[in-house]
Amino acid sequence: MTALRAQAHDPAAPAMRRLFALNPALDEAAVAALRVAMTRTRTVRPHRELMTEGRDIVEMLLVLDGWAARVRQLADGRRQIMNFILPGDLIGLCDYDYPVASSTIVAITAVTVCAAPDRSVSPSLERAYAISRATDEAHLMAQITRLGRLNAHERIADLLLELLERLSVVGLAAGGCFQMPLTQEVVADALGLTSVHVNRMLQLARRAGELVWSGRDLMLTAPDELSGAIGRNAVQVVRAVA
Amino acid sequence: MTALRAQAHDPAAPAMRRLFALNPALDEAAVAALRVAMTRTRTVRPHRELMTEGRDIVEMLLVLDGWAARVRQLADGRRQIMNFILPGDLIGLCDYDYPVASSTIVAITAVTVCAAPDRSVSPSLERAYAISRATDEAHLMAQITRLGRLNAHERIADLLLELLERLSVVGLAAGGCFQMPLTQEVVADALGLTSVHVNRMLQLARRAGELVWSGRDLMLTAPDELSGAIGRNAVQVVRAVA
DNA sequence: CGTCAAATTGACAAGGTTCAAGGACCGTGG
DNA sequence: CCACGGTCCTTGAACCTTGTCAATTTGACG
Repeated sequence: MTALRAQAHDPAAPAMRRLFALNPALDEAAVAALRVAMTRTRTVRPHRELMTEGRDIVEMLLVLDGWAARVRQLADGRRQIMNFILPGDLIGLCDYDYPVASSTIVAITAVTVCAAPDRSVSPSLERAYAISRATDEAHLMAQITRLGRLNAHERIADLLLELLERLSVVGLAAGGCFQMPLTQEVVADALGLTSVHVNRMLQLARRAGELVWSGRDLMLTAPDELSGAIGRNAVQVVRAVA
Repeated sequence: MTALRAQAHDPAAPAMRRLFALNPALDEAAVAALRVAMTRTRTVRPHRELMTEGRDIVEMLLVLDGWAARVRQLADGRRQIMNFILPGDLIGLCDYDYPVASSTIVAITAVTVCAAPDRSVSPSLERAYAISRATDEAHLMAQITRLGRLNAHERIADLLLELLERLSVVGLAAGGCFQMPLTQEVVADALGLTSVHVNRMLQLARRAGELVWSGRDLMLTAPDELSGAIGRNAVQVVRAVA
């Protein structure tokens, strides 16, 4: 509890935490470059775009605070959210010249970002970035499995568990609780459902005692149990090295 | 037609074509390394795994011939195919040490692969690999949109159009036609549907004159029109450079 | 000709959507 | 302090797309 509160005062902590989680061997050069980068921040308001599909990717960003979503909009207005972007996540990571964004990224809450240090700063930073990419990709595949083969109840549980895990890594969740800025409609757009149905399934989940969600406060009462019940398996992309 | 036939005799042609499509500026060093690599091939039988979820990734492969699928299997037997892997595609591309596979790759037809030359061979090859990764990622996002927001008819059309486009790049499709090795059940596992429903929708598509599919021969009668009708937009990850 | 996997069909059930309306919450301005 | 407006949540009933189960047919191949 005190640990959580202490962190809340340093807006850069979650991002730093995630990078260390990606590569515990992050070296001095990397940390120094990150600290410098984090002194120049920019904040984007809700609904504004951080990156636009079809446009050139001009900079690589590190999210310090707030939630965003990677979105694709169909011609007739249907909308699909690919994944959520949380503090510590990188945006526009790519290793070639003249890249074009293959999706739009839109701020859900106010989002604070800074330019991400170039990978050339240190091999340890480069490794962190590479692992970040692999993790993102694994999350995309988790999303595909959710949409393709899980029913509504399982989709919701699986997504909430993923968010809990990711927020835990950066110190923004503890004891199954975190601040949830998503509306039911946004959840629906991520899960390929309607907001009406998300609402109904949330009622059921509440009555089943699986979660408590009032206002922005969300608590999963028994994450491990729920995880087992829906047969979830967490993302892992690196072998533990001796 | 003669071009197609000529290619059929060189099993390495599709892969080489795709790499040139990814980076037209592929240099001599890259081509030489590829040619050497392609002399040592390995063939995997249908249903065998080319890579296994949770296991270390030990080598990077280039597919020369055949189709494979990136698959995730749930505890209760449900199966989701993330995407299909076609000639010219790379498997196990990643830029850090001790990577672990986040999904299983299983051969659908007999699949011939060779070890992919190391990226250090040439910057132009490295760029081709990087663009290949970005393209793969874009395809994963296309798959998410399909599963989340398209109905059964649209999903099938969109997937077939994607396959047509990708096979066209490597010279394995022309005039809307290609060899289709997938069973309806495999298509269903990719599209989050049941094989029964895929079958029904295919009947409709046939009766609507959208496609002809008998045996392995598949033809989309009016790809551009179909593409427009379902509001499809193709994958693009690099800006055209002057 | 027999065998096996794949495709096809029908009847029925279920999960999710649609449409429409009402209620709760929250910040704003008078 | 209260009224107002907007956004989000909640609920019901009818409807529709897709799934399930089970049987039959087709086609490739030895």
